[in-house]
Amino acid sequence: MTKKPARAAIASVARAGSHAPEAGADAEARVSNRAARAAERRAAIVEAAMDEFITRGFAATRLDDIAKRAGVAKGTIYLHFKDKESMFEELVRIVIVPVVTRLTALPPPVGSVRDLIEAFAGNFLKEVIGTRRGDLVRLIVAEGPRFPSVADFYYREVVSRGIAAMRALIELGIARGEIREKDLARYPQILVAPAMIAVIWQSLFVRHAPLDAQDMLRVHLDLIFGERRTT
Amino acid sequence: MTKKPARAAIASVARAGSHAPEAGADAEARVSNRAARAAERRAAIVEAAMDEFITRGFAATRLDDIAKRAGVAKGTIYLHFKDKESMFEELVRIVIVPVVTRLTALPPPVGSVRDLIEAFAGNFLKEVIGTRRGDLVRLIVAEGPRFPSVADFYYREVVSRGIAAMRALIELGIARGEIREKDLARYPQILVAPAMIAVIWQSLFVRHAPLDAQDMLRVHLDLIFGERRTT
Amino acid sequence: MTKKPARAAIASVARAGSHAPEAGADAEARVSNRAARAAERRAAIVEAAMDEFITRGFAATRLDDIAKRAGVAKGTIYLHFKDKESMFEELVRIVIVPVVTRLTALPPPVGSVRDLIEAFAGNFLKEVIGTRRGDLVRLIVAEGPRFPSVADFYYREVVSRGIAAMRALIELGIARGEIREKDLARYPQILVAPAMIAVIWQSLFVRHAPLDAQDMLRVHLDLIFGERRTT
Amino acid sequence: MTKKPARAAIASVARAGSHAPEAGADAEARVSNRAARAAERRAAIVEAAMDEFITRGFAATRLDDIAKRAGVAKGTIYLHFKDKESMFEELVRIVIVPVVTRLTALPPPVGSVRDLIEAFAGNFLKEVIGTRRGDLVRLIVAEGPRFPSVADFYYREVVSRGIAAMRALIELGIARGEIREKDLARYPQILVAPAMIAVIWQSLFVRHAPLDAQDMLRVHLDLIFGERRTT
DNA sequence: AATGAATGAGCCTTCATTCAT
DNA sequence: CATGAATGAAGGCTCATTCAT
Repeated sequence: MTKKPARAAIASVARAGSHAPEAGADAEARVSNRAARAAERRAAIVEAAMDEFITRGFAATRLDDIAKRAGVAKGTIYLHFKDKESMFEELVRIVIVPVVTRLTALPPPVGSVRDLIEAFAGNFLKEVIGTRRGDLVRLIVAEGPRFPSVADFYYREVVSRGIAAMRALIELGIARGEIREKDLARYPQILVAPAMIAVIWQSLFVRHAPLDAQDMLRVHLDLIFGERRTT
Repeated sequence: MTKKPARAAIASVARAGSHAPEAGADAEARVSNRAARAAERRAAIVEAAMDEFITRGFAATRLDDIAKRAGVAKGTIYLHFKDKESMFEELVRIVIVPVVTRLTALPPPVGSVRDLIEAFAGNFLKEVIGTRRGDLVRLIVAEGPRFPSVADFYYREVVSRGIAAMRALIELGIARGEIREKDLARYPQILVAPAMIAVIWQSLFVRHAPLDAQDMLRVHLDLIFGERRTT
Repeated sequence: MTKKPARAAIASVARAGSHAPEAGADAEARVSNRAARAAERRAAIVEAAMDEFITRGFAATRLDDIAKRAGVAKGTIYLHFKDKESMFEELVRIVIVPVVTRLTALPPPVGSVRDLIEAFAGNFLKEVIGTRRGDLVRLIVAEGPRFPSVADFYYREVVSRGIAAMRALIELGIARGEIREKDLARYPQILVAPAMIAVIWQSLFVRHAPLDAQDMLRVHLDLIFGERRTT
Repeated sequence: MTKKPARAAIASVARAGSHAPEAGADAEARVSNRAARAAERRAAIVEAAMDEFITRGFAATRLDDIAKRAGVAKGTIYLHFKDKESMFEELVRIVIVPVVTRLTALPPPVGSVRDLIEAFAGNFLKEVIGTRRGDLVRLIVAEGPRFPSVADFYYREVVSRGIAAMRALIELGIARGEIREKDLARYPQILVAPAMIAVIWQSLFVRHAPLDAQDMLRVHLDLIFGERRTT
């Protein structure tokens, strides 16, 4: 299973918010032990819930299954989340925040704009397309209309930031003469569109026709930057 | 509401299969009356179900609500559909088939490839983006993984055909020298991607930021065909 | 199918109660035609309903299935019977009455009592055990508690008469010295018990162990009359 | 009502399978308390279901009514039984098994065969005829054809064993010269038939004519063993 | 804190009954 | 008379939520 690392990662995030009492060493140890276990449990629930929601959608997911998968009792879920709906809403936040955090801590912008964007695309390819995170995108597309708060959050934290970042890069590319099409800066969505399509394609149509996302993205960048001279 | 035309269209489709007896005018009237009423009811159910499924997703949709919205009793639904699942599956077919039929009956390919594609895009803009049909696309993306038969159908009837048609156009464009990027023929998805993004954007993010889909598509075509000299 | 004769027989019974108008020959023919067809329909319904009730029991039988089996529309049933319950009640009457009638028109009591009873048993063997009529007995046992009127009717028309007839025969046998056990006259049920057991056995346990009802009944009569000297 | 003892008996059976931890008295008390409560609930459901099924038959019985009668919520039933059908099937097992167990633990075969059989009959009279257990027999006769597994179970556990036991007794009786009719060993059903008839009679016709089952069985045994000299 | 048995509202589906044609 | 589409009450089953232990 590839779950352990992910779980651990999330657990560390969950733990981040916990308090660190300064009492006696014993008490402290006990407490932090408890807190640690609670955090682990919470992380396990988050992990399990994510998997279930992605697989079945919000409405068709049973708390029973989440509990079983997380290895906790059903009641335990209610110690961490108010109810199913708010669990879903928090979940999306919990899973997305670290992703955004990592992406925000970008490598310093060295090299050509195309290099930057290719680095980006490579990351996206590896970390999103065809992974559980890609399914999360599809989940948000699926449930967004029924969970405005989720759509809001996703727009605010991911979409608007991503669009802004892409726009900045495009403008830089235009300024540097790498990109000819000036209007592209008005629609960074065009830059991102094939990547999104790749995400959706992997979820729905791999069975019918596999898609070489990496190659497709390369072609798309050729379109924008002009064909690359093979170095 | 945009319902009236859709409903009428569907009703006429449903009616298409009915027989037109040549017996006495009375009998004919009676029969066609009944058949017509049945078709109307069926159309109303299809209409209502579509709305509910789009609004709430499959699992969260109640047959009770569909019945209420369609103005029929709950039991009536079961005169037309075996159960909720097959209703959903048939629904997608029922709504998509006429669209495909219409698109297949294409205008004769005159003019430049760009003109053709712009005509296409214009149609898509008017008939899909921001309409209930666009929501249907989102619904399929959302429920596809849980309804393989729906995903299969959609891939077979819409996606694969659309990809093939786009590829043919792209190849024509390359042959005619309208399109420079030769690799584009391998990924017609790139041509379509911004349109799909527009569909999803309208469903999820219009509230946050409106998107001028028409203009965006124009920019995208500029990218592919080179900037249009303003005539 | 062995249904046709039974159906015809019942139909004639059903017809018995119909009125014979004396109007013009034409009208009369038309009317009696109609009446005949109505009677046929009714008979078909009775036949079909019996089969279904026997197979599935009262509650699990669907009027839809009865109608289909009888070759009529569901609504037609309501032209002949008030509702499902009274249909069931009437049905039992309709099917049982001719049986009782036939049995009442007994052959003249000639020969030994044992001969008489053996004739009886032979009849029962042929006409009840392992036949649909046997299943009807099981049906009455099954539904009796929920249909007191059916149990009442069955007791009055079949059980009490049968018991009385058996008692008369037993008393005759005692008087003639064929039967030694005088107390048997107080419990004619003992005489009938193995035959009833055979009926039930055929319905429930033939699969597990076949039962030679004829031989068993012979042994039982040997018990009552003493072993028969093989003539 | 005769429910209390039966309920208690069943509860004790259900409890039999529970573990008796040797840990702290507290924990033990708690656990056994819970287990006991669960067993009680289960017993109450069994009890209530039995009553309802006997009164209304399988199809006409509502789980709602069972729940109400058992004093539990509808959902609770599903903690103990998979669904209505398997509840019915298990029920028959649950109620019959202890009876069979008790009967299998027979009194040592002392005295004449007639005495043995009379003891048997006495038991049957007291414990089956006219009791809820008798009604259960009628229920099995009624629903057997629709529940082959029930009929199978009943044949295997009760009928075939009973027949075998009776046959052994009859053969003993023949060997000892108590029974004259040698063929009886081939049809132990004859020995049992009046008892079964008494069971059914009590369910259906007591209202119309009471039946002194004990006296009838005595007469039947006189028939088989010869009249008893009054001691 | 953690558990999981118990609850009961809610939903899909069936089917007896009605009634316009 | 006959039909069968339409109805809607009723019932089996699920599952989010609660709470005693």
